[in-house]
Amino acid sequence: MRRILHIDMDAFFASVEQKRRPELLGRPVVIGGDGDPTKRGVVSTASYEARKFGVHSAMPLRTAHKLCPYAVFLPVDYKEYSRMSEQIKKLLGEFTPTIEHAGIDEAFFDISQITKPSDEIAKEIKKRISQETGLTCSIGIAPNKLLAKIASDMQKPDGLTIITEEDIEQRIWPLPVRKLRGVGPKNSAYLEGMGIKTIGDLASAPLNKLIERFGKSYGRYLYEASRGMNESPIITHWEPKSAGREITFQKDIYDRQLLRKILAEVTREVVNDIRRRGYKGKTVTLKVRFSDFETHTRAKTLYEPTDSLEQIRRAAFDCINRLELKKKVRLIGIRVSRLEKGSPLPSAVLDET
DNA sequence: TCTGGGGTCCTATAGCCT
DNA sequence: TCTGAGGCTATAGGACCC
Repeated sequence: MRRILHIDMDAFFASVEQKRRPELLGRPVVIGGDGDPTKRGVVSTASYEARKFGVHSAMPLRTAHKLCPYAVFLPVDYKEYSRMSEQIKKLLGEFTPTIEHAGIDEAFFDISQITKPSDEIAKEIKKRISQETGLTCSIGIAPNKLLAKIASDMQKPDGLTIITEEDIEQRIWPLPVRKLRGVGPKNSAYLEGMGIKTIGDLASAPLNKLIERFGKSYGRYLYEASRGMNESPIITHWEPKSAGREITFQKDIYDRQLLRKILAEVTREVVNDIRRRGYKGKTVTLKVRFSDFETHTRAKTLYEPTDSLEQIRRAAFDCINRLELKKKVRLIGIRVSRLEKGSPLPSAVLDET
């Protein structure tokens, strides 16, 4: 039986800010956008003090500001959080090399080979993280990634939850389906329409019915996940599949010339990014979101992978020419996919052509 | 008056080829 | 030559995750 541990840093961005600015301790802190709650942007992380007011991730900053006007609003400082994340992950690497970095503030790892009780391992990790960073985390331990992730979420902050196969009926089945990874707002609403509210309800749905409603792949996933079955491996290394940039404007834009100018700029940023990381891409996808949130994409696949600004920009303009820009635009973005490893270029060459 | 930005993965459809 | 079935690829859109 595998033993998988999932670790999730508590209110990570907000905690890092409170750590480096102790005067923020105990105060509601909201991290998001450029830190100005009167501008467009959403909440990345809210401190537990702010959550009491109903502020949560993905909420528009303006809404958070209304709910909690006296909160401290701060911009996202990815550099600092990444630095802290690296430090924590390096520390975790001392326990086992089999680590999956699942985002900036969480990780999975396989502790099957460590000959110590699960709770001892978890307590040791918590202690080390606290000593070295002053931050707290929540840990879940279970026979697979799916359950470990659910477990880490069951007690927060500074929690430790261990789930075994025997616990599934008692502790997992009463939870709302939304707690399953891959079940978001759309699918949970649809499931509710089928009379399925909890994971236990889902577990009593026949496989053929789920496949009929959700397709082969997702239907089977739901069937197995509701029973706590999940064999996903720990992925220690992966290559990026695409790279892109998108910008939401502070005010929607109608001026086509201006849009083209911005498109050229974001394309340059994306090309610089893939070059710096040593990739070439084959498919260029343009994304345009209109003021009514209607979103369209246009893609162009090139004959061979490239990192040439000239070629990628031409593809991007080819795409925008195929879209009818009859409404104001709120977002424009460009993504290069089907990446292949080329050779990294020295930064001096980055801005050429 | 709202609804980010970085991604991944899945599905449907259409065109092309055998 | 006609008709279909399948496979493959490109494209467009959408759900979801952190």
